Amino acid sequence: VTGGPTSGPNLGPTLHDVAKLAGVSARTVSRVVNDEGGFGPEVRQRVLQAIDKTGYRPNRLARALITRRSGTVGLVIAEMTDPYFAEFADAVQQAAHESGLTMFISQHHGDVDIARTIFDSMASFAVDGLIVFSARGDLGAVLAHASAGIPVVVIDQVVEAPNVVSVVSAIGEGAELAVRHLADRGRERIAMLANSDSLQSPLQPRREVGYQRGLQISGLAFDPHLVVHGPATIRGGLAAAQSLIKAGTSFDAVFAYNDLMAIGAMQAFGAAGLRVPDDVAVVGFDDIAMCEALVPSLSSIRLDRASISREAIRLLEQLRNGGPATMPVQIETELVVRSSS
Amino acid sequence: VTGGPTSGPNLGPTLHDVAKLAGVSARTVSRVVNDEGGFGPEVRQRVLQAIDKTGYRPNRLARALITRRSGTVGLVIAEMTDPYFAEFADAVQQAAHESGLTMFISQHHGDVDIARTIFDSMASFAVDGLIVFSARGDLGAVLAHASAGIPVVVIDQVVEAPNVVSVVSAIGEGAELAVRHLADRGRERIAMLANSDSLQSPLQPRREVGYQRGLQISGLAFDPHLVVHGPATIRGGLAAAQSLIKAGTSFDAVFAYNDLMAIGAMQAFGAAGLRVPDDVAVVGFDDIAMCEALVPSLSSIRLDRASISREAIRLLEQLRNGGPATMPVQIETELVVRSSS
DNA sequence: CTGAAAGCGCTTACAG
DNA sequence: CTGAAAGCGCTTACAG
Repeated sequence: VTGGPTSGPNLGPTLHDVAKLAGVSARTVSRVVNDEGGFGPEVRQRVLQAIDKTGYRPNRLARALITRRSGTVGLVIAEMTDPYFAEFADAVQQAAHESGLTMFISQHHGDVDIARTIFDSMASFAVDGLIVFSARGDLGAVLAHASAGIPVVVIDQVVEAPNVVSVVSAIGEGAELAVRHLADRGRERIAMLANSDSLQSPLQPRREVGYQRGLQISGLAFDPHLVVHGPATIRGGLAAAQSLIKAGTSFDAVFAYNDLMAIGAMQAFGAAGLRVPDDVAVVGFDDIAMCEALVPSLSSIRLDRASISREAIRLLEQLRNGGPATMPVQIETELVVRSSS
Repeated sequence: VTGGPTSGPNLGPTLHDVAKLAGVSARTVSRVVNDEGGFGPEVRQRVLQAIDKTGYRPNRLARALITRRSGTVGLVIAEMTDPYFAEFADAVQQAAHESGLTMFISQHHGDVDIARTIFDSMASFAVDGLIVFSARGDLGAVLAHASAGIPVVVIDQVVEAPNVVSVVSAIGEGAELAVRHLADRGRERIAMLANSDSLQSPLQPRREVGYQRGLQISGLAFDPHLVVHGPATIRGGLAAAQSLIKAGTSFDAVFAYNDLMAIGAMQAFGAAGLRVPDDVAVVGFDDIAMCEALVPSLSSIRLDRASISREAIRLLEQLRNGGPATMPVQIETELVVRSSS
């Protein structure tokens, strides 16, 4: 099977081994493998048999070196253990698969400096494109230098740099939807569990803005005492809700930065003897899978992860083919009402 | 900067561009980049400056083609949205990073046929090794053909195939620990929420075996009515716990197949007015991060994901260097007692 | 419809 | 301590 002059010690048969066995040139095998046409049906048959017999598998590294397309896309998220990112990674993987791309994954933990290292590494592997989730700090400056030549799609952060396009969800609108829904249900003292990270972020806190707009439209007054901050985790939501209870400010509903905080808050309410939704209605954000499985199930703002991911892949291909760097693409959000409100 | 005869249209500067700028041969630049020694300090300086000026980044594809080491490892899990796998992927990523490896990730959804396709794809990318999580069906037969030449470490399933080594957690012992702990707490009617998938699996249900052994050691009788099956999810655990309540069989503790089922069960108990741990003690399995954040916090059997991952990477390197295919490596589990028991 | 040559960007034996 | 040649496995212009 092997042993030909060009067959490696370990990596199995090469194009030449197949060619020799089929009695054709390497060029012809290449044509059959890539289905380029320009060969007869029985030549095709002979080559296919030889491929089968040798167990030949094309070396994509070698191919990528010439074609300058590796067929890979790098995904850079903050934390893969966060359900929000895990479900996004799943959607991106799906979208990549649909386009015949294989996915590298890496975590920047929200840190732009780690992101820079990851970009370098991904560039070394000649990924065809990068899908990057927002991080604290100036991602634009990093991307301008680090990604040199590689198309990049940034999710949920607008970044101005060559070869970079953004895809953002209508987050402010989603927050507004949540608050108006709670007001429609007759709630008048709607608290917000905000992300303490966004206090230090240069980015605009879109959920807070949407929250205030929702109150305003519903004719409710904004009370700063009803906004408490905490880390965007279950524990953070639990602590934030506890501090809200402790403060003694009356409230009959809570809109949380994300579902994890909402889940933490529901735990705090349960422990404090507050019933959801009777005493407190709760709406989360992101609509992670767990929302459906909770008792009571959690109302949330749905991000269209599938659309965002497909759009990201599409834009990557477009950039790579020299297409224009379009304006930021906006994806709609949707209110999903469940038992918690 | 570019424009040299060997510099590509898009992919930036090459070794030759750096060499030309530094006034040395490509060979010398390669030596400096890989820190092989055999060059003077001021030559080094000149090369480093040229690298900086051109923004040169080595093309790892080209390097991999020659060295037959791509510096990548493929991780194949069932579902990245399952916290169990997400936390494992995180640990593997960490371990890979420590060894200078970059991680591909893919999901087989428990299906051996999908796994086969993934193996083919990963092999085409010349990954240095594969870390694969257990799946229904004969993984061994698939691996024997599909991975040809690539070292494989299988997690939590013993597979007999050339170039394949297994790393398994002491799952049976963990289950036994959980049950003995509940018995030590004075519980006498300990139910088990089992995974309905394992009913069709050819693999031995290690948790069930450990459960029975734990009962026996504690002097408790095994009652088949106390074992209920369901999918290994929150919803599955919720439904299983509900059916347990509905059946009317008395029970004062529950050991769950995994933490997700335990979380579902706790929801069911809460909705049914049963207090945890007063009326029902609950112990999960895997010790996912969420256990700590719940109210009450969930006792669980801890899998040492960091050790398992590091061991997997170590074995991969060993196999690759022609080391022997060792016996399955066993990693200990640990009982973590929290408020739920 | 098919083949011999050149080369993607790098490293690996070899000379000097 | 340094350089010119060969080649990893494949594809891309070119001839026939």
